[in-house]
Amino acid sequence: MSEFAAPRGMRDFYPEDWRAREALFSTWRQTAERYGFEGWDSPVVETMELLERKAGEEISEQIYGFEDKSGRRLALRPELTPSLARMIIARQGSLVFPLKWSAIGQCFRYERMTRGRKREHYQWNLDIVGEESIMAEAEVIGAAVCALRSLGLNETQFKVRVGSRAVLSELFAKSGIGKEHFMACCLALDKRGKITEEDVASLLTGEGLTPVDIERVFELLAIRSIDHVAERLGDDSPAIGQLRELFALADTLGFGDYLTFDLGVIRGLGYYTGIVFEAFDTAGKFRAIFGGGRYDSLLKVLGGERMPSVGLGFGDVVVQELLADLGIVPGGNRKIDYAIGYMTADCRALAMQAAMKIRAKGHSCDLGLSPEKAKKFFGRADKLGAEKAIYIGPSEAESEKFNVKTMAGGETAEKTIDQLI
RNA sequence: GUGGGUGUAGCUCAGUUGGUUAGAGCGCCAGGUUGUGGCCCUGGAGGCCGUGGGUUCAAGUCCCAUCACCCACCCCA
Repeated sequence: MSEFAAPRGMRDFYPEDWRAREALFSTWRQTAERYGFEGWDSPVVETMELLERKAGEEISEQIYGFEDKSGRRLALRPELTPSLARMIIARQGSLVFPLKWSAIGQCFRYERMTRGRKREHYQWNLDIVGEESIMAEAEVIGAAVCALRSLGLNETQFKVRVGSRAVLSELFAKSGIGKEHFMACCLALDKRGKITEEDVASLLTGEGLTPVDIERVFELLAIRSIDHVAERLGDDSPAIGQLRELFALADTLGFGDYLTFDLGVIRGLGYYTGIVFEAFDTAGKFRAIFGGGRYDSLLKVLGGERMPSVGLGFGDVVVQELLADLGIVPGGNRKIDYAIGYMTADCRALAMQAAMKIRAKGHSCDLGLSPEKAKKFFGRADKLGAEKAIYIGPSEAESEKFNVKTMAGGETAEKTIDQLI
C-alpha cells in the first residue's frame, strides 16, 4: 500500500465510482432542464467575508480557509448559496425575476466525519429567486422528488417532511413563550424521538425556560397534523395557509404522496424564514437526502435588495449510499459499442480502418493497443462490456472482411468495411 | 469532543493456550483449447500481519503508544 492517500474526508473517484457520479449528475441536470432551470457556476474559492457574513462567526472553524500570497482571506466554499446570492446581487438591476437557477458544485467543510458526511461533496442546488408564491416551493420540491424518482426510488422509499418556521414562531408566540427561547425550542423539537422527555425538559430548563413554558412546549411536541395547528392558530394564520397551499399544489403536481407534515423540521440555521423541508429514506437509516426552504431575507443580509427566495441543496453522498443500500447502481456496468482486436502486427492496419469507420459514425470503439491472442481479446472484450467484438487475423486481413461477433448471443456475421455500420 | 470496535494478499476475511515456511474465497496472470469471452479444471504471482516501542528463547497472536477506518453519541449544513 502506498504511503499516500487522499486527504482525510476527500474522495477519489475510480472509473466505477465516476460512472455512478456522472449518472447522478446527469439525472440532476436533466431534471433541472426539464423543470426550466438554467445552469450556472462559480469558483470553488470564495472570499472568507462572504461566507462568514452569512453563516456567522462560529461556523468559520468548519470552513477550509487560507490566505493567498497577498494576504487575502479566502476559503473553499462550504455551500453554493452564498455564491448564488453574490452573483445575483451583482446583477440585481439587470436580471429578470423570478429566476430559476441550478448548479452542481463541489463543496468543502472541515468537520468530523460520519456516515453520509465527508469533508468534500458535490451538491445540487436549485433556487427560485424573486418569487413570493408557494409555487416556488412546489416546483423546487417537485423537481427534487422527480430526480429521486428518475433514480429509481418511489414513495415507499423516501418522504419529504415539510415544516414551517413561521408556524413554529406563531405557535410559540401564541403560547406566550418569549422570542429569545425560539431557537432552544426548535432544538428541543428537533430532538423529538431521539432522547427522553426528561432530557428534553432538562435541556429546556438549561435554556432558562420555566416549568410552565416547558409544559407548553411539550404540548406543541404532540402536534402531528396541520389541522391541529390550525386549531391553535386559527384558520386565518398566513403560515397555515401557506402550508395548506403547498400540500394542495403538490397533489395537483402529482407528488403529494411524498409529502408529510412535520413540525420538527427546522433546518437549524437562521436564514430560513418560512416553509422548510427535508427528504429522508423511509427506513430511517440515513441522513437527509436533500433539504431546503424559503429564505426571504438572505439577499438583503448580504447587501442586496430583499428578495423572496426558495432554495434546495441535494448532496451526492447520502443518495448514493441509499441507492447502494437498495441495490441500485447508477450508471450500471462498463459498456462500449465495439471492441476490436488483432492477432499480429500485420493485421493492425485493417483493424485501425474499421475502428475509425465505427468512430466516425459516432459509436464507441476500443481498439486493441497491441496484438493479442483470440482468447485474450475476447476475454477483454467481455470485460469492456462490448456489445460487438471484431477480431482480425491473417485470413480477415487477406480477405478484408470482418467477423462481427455479438457478445451477448455469440453469433457472428461477416461484413465488408462498408457494411460495418 | 466522548465511548466502543476493527486494522493480516488488490478485495472480503480465517489464523488454536504465543511455537517452525502466515491461509481460504474472489480477483489477477498463465496453461488446458498455438483463431473466439462467460462455465469448468490445473498451476502461478502477490504479505514489513497499519506504524513505533516493549515483554519473551520465540509475537500476526500478549502489553503500551500512535495513526487510520467503522459504529454509537455530541454537533450541524
